[in-house]
Amino acid sequence: MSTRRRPEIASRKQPQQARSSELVASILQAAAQVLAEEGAARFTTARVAEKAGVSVGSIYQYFPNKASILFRLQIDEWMQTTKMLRNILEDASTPYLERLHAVVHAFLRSECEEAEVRGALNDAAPLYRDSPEARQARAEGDQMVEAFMMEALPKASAASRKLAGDLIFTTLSTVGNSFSQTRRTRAEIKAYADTMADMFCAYLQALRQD
Amino acid sequence: MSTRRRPEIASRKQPQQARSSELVASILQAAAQVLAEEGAARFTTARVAEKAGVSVGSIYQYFPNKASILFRLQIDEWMQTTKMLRNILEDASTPYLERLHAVVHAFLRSECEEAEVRGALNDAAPLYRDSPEARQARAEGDQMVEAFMMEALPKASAASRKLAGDLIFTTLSTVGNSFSQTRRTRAEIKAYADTMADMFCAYLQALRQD
DNA sequence: CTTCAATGCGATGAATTATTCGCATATTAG
DNA sequence: CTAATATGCGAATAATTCATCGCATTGAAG
Repeated sequence: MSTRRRPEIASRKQPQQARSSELVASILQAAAQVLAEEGAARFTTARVAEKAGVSVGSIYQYFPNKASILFRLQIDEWMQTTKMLRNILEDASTPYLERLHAVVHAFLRSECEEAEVRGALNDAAPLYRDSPEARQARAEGDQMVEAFMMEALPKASAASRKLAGDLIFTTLSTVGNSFSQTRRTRAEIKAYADTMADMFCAYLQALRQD
Repeated sequence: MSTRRRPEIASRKQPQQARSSELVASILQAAAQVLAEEGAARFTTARVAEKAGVSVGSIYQYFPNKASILFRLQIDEWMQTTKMLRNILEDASTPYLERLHAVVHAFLRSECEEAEVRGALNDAAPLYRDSPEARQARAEGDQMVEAFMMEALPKASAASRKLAGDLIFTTLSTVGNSFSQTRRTRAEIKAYADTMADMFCAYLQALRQD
């Protein structure tokens, strides 16, 4: 919608020696700091280099462009979050409504904990969101959702199950993000998560009765 | 979170002669076109001026900076949308669940109709979102929601009513936006709106039974 | 008609930025 | 030890952008 030029986002080369691995790590760490402290608009290669204590040139040894740094940060966040949600969702020993409840709580908590970086990553999204890598990452999440919905609504048609799953997890993601844009107390997070979980549960139960 | 510098956003001066009113109108129209066709990242004063057939200098006669143009577009959209939703929500002659259903449909439809501009405005949000004017515009929406929720959940506590209202309308807004970022057919819009309305209705009915 | 303010113009300044490239240094292999 | 390769550097480049200012034009008032 917004970014016309498709930026190359794949990693330029792999670090081979120990020092270069550390370099990449320090770049990523500095990038997250710059993003959180200065915001997406002031996220520049120069500032990242300075905070990391390396030169701009070094950044371009391992990242083909600025967007790829942001993309890497986003992917790391996604992988971490996906892993956490998967652990909860796939635990067959607890009832599915309870798992859904737990997922909502865990997601909102984690979203609020890293609100600064995530908010800024969101602002920077136009720089990487259309890349094929990003699409694929989202597709993997969909698969997890489908598995859960299969359990929650076994009798529903495939189409309506997909719609319901889409809606629930899009809501979790977008509303969670919007929620975390304001500073929140523990109690607020809990109250909002309860509310959201209630809505999802009411919805799933209503669907089961048709 | 993201933008550190608070841009001045208020209008610079009011057009007094007829030609200057037309000028402002043509700037805004051109701005919407540039935004839709080129995206937020390529939204520049120069491009707006060219598309409007005026000079950059003229733009700065009536807009103190770039952000104020975007902000004006956003405000116009908000006012239009708010008005539409208010008309539906305040129609006391139809049951509240039906009104909610209608609101969801109307919102998703309008969101998809102007997806290009709205998507780009979203990408540009960091430029204007923290302004006091934007805050106030959001506050007015909240009031409308409160009135509706008062009718839907008259017996609930003020706190839980506020939470539920927040959740429902934040969901409508953020999920609607996310939904419109992909090109949609009429049928898809209808199906998704039905799904979302069902979720809201199931939730409200569940809350009524406590 | 004359005068003056409002309007409109667009070249220009000032600042910022992403990315490259030639060179210096460090590491490893043989 | 020596050669070859990997790594790191940062000044320089090229591009883009916002916003201003002095000057020209237009409209209105007297």
